[in-house]
Amino acid sequence: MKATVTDEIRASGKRMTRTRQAVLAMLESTKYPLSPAELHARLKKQNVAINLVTVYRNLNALKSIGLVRQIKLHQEEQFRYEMKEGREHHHHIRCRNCGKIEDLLLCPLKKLTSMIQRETRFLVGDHSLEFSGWCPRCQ
Amino acid sequence: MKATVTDEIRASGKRMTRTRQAVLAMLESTKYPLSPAELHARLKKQNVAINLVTVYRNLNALKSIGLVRQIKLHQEEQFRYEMKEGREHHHHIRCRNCGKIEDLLLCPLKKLTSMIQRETRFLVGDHSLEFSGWCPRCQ
DNA sequence: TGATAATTGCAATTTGTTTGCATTAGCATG
DNA sequence: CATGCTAATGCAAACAAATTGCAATTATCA
Repeated sequence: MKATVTDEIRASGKRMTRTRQAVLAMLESTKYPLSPAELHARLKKQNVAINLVTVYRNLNALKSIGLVRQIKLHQEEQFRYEMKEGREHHHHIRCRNCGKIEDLLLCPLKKLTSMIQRETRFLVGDHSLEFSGWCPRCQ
Repeated sequence: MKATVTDEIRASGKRMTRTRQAVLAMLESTKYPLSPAELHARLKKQNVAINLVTVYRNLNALKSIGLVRQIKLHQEEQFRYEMKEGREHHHHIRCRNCGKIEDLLLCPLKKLTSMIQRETRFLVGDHSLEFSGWCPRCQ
């Protein structure tokens, strides 16, 4: 955990606790977005005792500071969370069979935004894009 | 309700009931994807007595036949449903303030699929794309 | 070091969705 | 048109994901 992350947390009036550090470390070391339950299970496997409710509260806190991004994948029932820090704008692809999730680093939509704003008169803030299909092992 | 829809339902071993007809009519007459609760409330307003559970079961049945599409919008907690029939492939934009949802008829992604397949080795089946921002009235 | 306010764990609640079961009602067939 | 099979329905209850209240704990800063 870099001092900068701790500073960001403190600057927002929040505190860096042992559990919060564990949640952050888990998010940083996982290369795909985690659901609260998954994150909780992985911490338990590392013998980090933490209540599931606390995982939820930490994820919400980190999201409100802007350190973490909350996403909902198509066809999934729960939210997932990933670190914002140091990650390029990206999207995801998910295997319909085994649920494997991978990042897609490309984004073809930047030029599209102004067109959509013109057509809909909405002010576009963000977009989410997700592909689904079958991963190499499940084909 | 066209005879063809009834036929499709019967062909799948299901039946066309009064409630199912009401659910279909509501989906057909609404120009944005409805959540089960919204659909139920709108039917109630038309004095159509139908249990919320029945709405769920009908939506699932219609989805399994392929008459209806289930989608989950980014940042929303519930599923939404829309008719597949007669609708072009499209995406959505949602107002972050009032929740208003509109269709986007364009899709810039058709040419992108083969590139993603090459890069990820996934077999791409579908994609979902959603924009969020502020609608004209909420800006 | 000590006070204050954020954080935690636990139990309970809320919201969205599904399931079990007895009753009702499509619809295919005679 | 009568009838039997089975899908569909309503109601209550069960589930799952996420949130909230409260008392106890603990990080932070003066």
